[in-house]
Parts: sequence; C-alpha cells; structure tokens
Amino acid sequence: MSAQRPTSAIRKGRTGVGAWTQNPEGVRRNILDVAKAEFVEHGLSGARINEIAARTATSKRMIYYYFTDKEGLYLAVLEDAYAGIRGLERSLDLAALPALDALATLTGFTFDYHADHPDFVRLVMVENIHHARHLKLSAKIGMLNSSAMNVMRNLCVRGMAEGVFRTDIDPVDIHLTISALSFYNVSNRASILQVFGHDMAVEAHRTKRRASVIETVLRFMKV
Amino acid sequence: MSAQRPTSAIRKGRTGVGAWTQNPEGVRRNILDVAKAEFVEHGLSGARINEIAARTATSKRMIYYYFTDKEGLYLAVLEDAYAGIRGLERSLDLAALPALDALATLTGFTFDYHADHPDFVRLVMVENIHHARHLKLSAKIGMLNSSAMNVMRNLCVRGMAEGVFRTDIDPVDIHLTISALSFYNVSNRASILQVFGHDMAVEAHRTKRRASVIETVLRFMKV
DNA sequence: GACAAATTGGACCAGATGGTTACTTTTGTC
DNA sequence: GACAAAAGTAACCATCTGGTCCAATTTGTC
Repeated sequence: MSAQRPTSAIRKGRTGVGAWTQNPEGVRRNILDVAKAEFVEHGLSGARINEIAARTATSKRMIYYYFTDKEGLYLAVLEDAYAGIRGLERSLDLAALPALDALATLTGFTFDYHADHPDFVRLVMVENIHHARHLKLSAKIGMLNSSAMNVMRNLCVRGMAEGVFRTDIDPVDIHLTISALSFYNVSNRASILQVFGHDMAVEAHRTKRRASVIETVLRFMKV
Repeated sequence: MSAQRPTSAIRKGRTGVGAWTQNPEGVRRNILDVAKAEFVEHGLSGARINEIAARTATSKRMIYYYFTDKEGLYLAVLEDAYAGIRGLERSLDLAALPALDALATLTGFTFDYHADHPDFVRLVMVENIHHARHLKLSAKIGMLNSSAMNVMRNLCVRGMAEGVFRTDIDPVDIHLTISALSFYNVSNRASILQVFGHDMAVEAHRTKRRASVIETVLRFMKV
C-alpha cells in the first residue's frame, strides 16, 4: 500500500551518534514502496526520480546505490508486484472441490485479486504500453507465471473427466476470458466512469459484476 | 494510420515562390497523424514534442500555432480517435436481424473494431493511466458515447420481447462483458505473449478467440 | 493591391531531469 | 579496533524538454 516508515533506520535529516540504524532491507522496501506508488500513478516515463527521492525516508543517493538507474528501479517494482500474485492460486486448494465449484472459486478469486490490487493492474497496463519490454527482461517473472496456466489446465482436464465441462475447451481461452473480465473493470475504471457514469469501484456494482462474471464463465464451460 | 504527406503544401526546407500552398487542414491532419503515432507508442508523458515536430512535414512552430501546447495536441488526438468510432454501430442496421443474430453481429463487430484499431485501444489505455482526465475535459467526446449504450439497450429490450434473452440482464453489464473481451486481447497483447507465448495478433488465434467471445456472450444472454 | 491567414526558419530560454561526484559518518561484525 | 557495508549531505552536470520569440515570406480572398 502506501509507503510506510521503515521500522528502524532513517530518521531523515538527522546526523550524529544513534541517528540511524543499518537496515538495508528496510531502506530497499521503503524506496520500492514509494517508487511503486509513483510508477502506478504516472507510468514509467511520467514518474520522476526526484519526486520519488523526496517522498522517500532516504535520499536519491540510496536509490542509485540499490537500483542503479530508473529502469532498474522500475524493474524491481515490477518484479515485486508479480511476486505478490505468484503461488496465490495454489493456496486455493481447488482439488478439494468439484470441478464446477472449483471453477467458480477460481474465477471469483481472480476477480477479487484484480479488484483488490489496482496497483498491480496499473503496473501491468504500464508494462503493456511499453510492449512488456521489462517483463521480457526479467528472468524472475518469466517462469513463475506458467503456474496459473497449469492450475487451469488441470481443472479443465478434471472437469471434462467429471463430464461437467465441454470437451472442446481450450484452457488458454478460458483463462483469457477470466482475466479479461477481471482486468477490464479495474484497468478501464476511469473511462467507464466517464462514458457511462458507472463507477466499478462502488461496492454494489462490484458485487453485481462479480456474480455476473462467474455466471458468464460457468455458462461458457458447462456442457 | 501512419502519417502521410499532405496532398498539397509543405515541401520541407524549401523557400521561395511556389514552394508551398496554403493547406490548413492538411497541416493539421499531418501533425495529428504523427502525434497520434507518438502518443500511442510512448504515452502522454513519454511522447516528445520535438520528436513529433521532427517527423512532421512542418515545424514545431505550427504545432503550437494549431494546438497551443502538448496537452492540447493530445486532446485533439484523443478526440480524433473517438470521432472514428462514433456512429459506426449505427451503420450495422441491427434492427433488420433477429435479436440473437444481432447480438452475435454486434459482438463480432466490436471485437473486430478493437483488433483492427490497436492505436485506439492504446490511446484508451493511456487515457486510463491518466484517470481519463482529458476525456472528462472534452465536451466533444462526452455525449457521443452514450449512443453505444442505447444500441445495447434497444437490443436487450427486443431480445427479451422475442423471448430469446434472459429477462434479468442489465444492458450495462453485457456491454462491459463485450468490451472487456474485445479490449483485453489487444491492450494486453504484449504481456499475454510474454507470459503464455500466445500472440493474439496471429490470424488463427484471433479467429478462434473471436468465435469464443461470441459464444461466451450468446451463452450468457440466452434464456 | 491590400490585408489577414498560413507558413517558414531557427535561435533562444528557463527549468526540469536523470544521473554523478566527492566526501563524511555511522554501524555492525569478526 | 579494524574494516567493509550502509547511510548521509549536498553540490554539480550535461542534456533534454516544453515552450517562446523574432522576423520574414507567401497565399488566398475581397
């Protein structure tokens, strides 16, 4: 969320004995949080290093000390954001549910994750504006994301075996559908509000939309 | 599309009698085309006025002459892009078709429009990054967009009357679904490619996805 | 031919921007 | 206590950036 003061170290503008504590992780974290907020708000080109430095509990010096340059900082923010989503699907334990319930759960979860993490959505938007150049660059992010597809693939196989899913379904296709329906409300919130006067962040709208998305996915998959 | 030379006027770097012709519309158009390409590629903050000027058949001087400043230029580009989509739905003559066919046609059309106009999609992304601040500002764009919703509303009423649509459907909801499923493939093309190795711009993928989207919408709407 | 609009050319500018340098001090650990 | 890593301070820099100004010429129209 918003940048919090590191638990130790860094009391800006103070020098002398006992003025600060070594806390590399804390400083990194602090910079990362502030930078994320800036990149989310203004995009990669729009974000200002000086501004980030100013909002930080530390200094511009430390940004370059830890992240080399603007691109390095942005990449670190991106990787940090992706780190948050990975493995989350696994915590769902879909295997315990009948395929149809599992699909509904997975869809609802995906919808919620996007709605609850607009920052992540906006970073992905920014990244797409830049043709996913940094995603391409990041070894870290690369492998971790096929896990989501594996979950989907397994679920499809099981649902077909149970006889509750159509057998001509492509896992990639249904994954795209779920992502699209979860992503769009958040990514295009501003233009939807402007054009239709409909704010997707309003609790009632969100709840209704959530149900509708699940319904859409289930109807598509059912035999 | 890409910036074309104006039909008359402007042969860069030439002076003297007969060197150029007055052509306000041509010059405006030329600037607009170049600017659009730049904003689409780099976003609002990332686009460089100097770069735009250089790619233009005319000069930076003329950009400010016609568009006042960067924001003015961007707004003009945005309005121009929206002007392209307006009224297009009306040319479909959905009324001539049974409601189900009309819905399939409208969905396919929306899908195609997005796929064929990635520039438009990217401008909308950029605009959303900026919280649709300029959309808000533009009187021009404001009114024109409710037309799409009217088309949808009429179709819904008719489909329900025909007894082929569910009666508990919200026109806004189905419109969002169609938009989301049309928008996402284009807006997130780069990250989809990166994460799944699946290029939505490949003809075969696009065709398959198109059919799937229509199927999704129809299944959702059918009684 | 007068006059406004269109167009050209290019120098110029102040402030912002990403990034660097140089140097010092403090901390933590062995 | 030695030493490297962590942190701080603050000035500095080259370049870029959006934007302006000046000064002139050409066109089209009435």
